[in-house]
Amino acid sequence: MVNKEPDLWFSFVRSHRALIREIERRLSNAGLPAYAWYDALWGVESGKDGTRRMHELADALVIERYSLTRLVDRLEQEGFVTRARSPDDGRAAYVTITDAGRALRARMWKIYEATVTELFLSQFDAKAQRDVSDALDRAALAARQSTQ
Amino acid sequence: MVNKEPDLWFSFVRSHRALIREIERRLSNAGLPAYAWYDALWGVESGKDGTRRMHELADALVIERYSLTRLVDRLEQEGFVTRARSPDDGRAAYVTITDAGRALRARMWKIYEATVTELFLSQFDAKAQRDVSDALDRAALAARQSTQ
DNA sequence: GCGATATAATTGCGATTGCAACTCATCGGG
DNA sequence: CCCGATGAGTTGCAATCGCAATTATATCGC
Repeated sequence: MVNKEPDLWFSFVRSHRALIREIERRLSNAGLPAYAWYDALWGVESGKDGTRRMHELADALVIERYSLTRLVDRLEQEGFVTRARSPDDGRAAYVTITDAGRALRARMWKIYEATVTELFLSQFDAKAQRDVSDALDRAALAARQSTQ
Repeated sequence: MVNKEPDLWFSFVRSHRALIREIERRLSNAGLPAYAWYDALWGVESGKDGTRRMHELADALVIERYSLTRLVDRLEQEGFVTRARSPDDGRAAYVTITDAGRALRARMWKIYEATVTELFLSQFDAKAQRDVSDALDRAALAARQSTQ
């Protein structure tokens, strides 16, 4: 009795690993930090005034809160972001990107964007990009609602 | 100057995290081990006589050798696989699934398959499944050749 | 107002990962 | 033959992650 794994899912998981691995390799070769840093920096920079609330950022990046806390710890230590607490809601914490953070993100972007375009996006035409993107968004939504 | 991240890549990464997170949650709720174990067990079980060489398995799973060594350590400790060295090539190591391993994989499969079908595969029609799967395979291949 | 509950962020600690080094074994000239 | 190069697998150690508390604040029902 063979339980053949659905091909599409299999391809999805394997291609994700291969692509992330290659992106990490190229970033590292260029003396740049890991992909996760890019992701977080972009999440912060794209907020109003380069600022985001912690939990909003964790949701956007789809990572756990405690992971974000420690990722931001490291970014703060290196001077790429600053932290501040809100006067309105004492529970809230805000993260703001610094100039050094913006500069780093821009340098990472060059390599990152080139790699994704070359290896991944080039495999899909414009219509496929929209359709697949929509389907993946629906899947992500379904997964998150289910977790709930 | 805004560097908008390509939507499809963004969706790809986020949906991957959301789906893996939900799969892990359901497996854990059912008292079953992590997704990585399923993957490794299936890789071993699907080989000839339920056996695979270590490096062959690492390649198939797209994980690093040292990760596999330690994953197999844990599976062996729990009695789900056995290890053997080859008499022909003294460098080679073989992993074989046990009955307990087969049983565990089958139990995990039920939950895992249902989750993937419900949340992920249902977002694609038959043709899309083939097309997207092919595109992702091409991307994975491109990434691996690039790493070289 | 006030206690119970919910939310936000963080942290202690054990498990897992990643890098670089290391051990053997085979292979390919000379 | 034998030496250097390559390949397979493993391991030490530091970095990172995941779970289960913990702290601090806000909100809701009465």
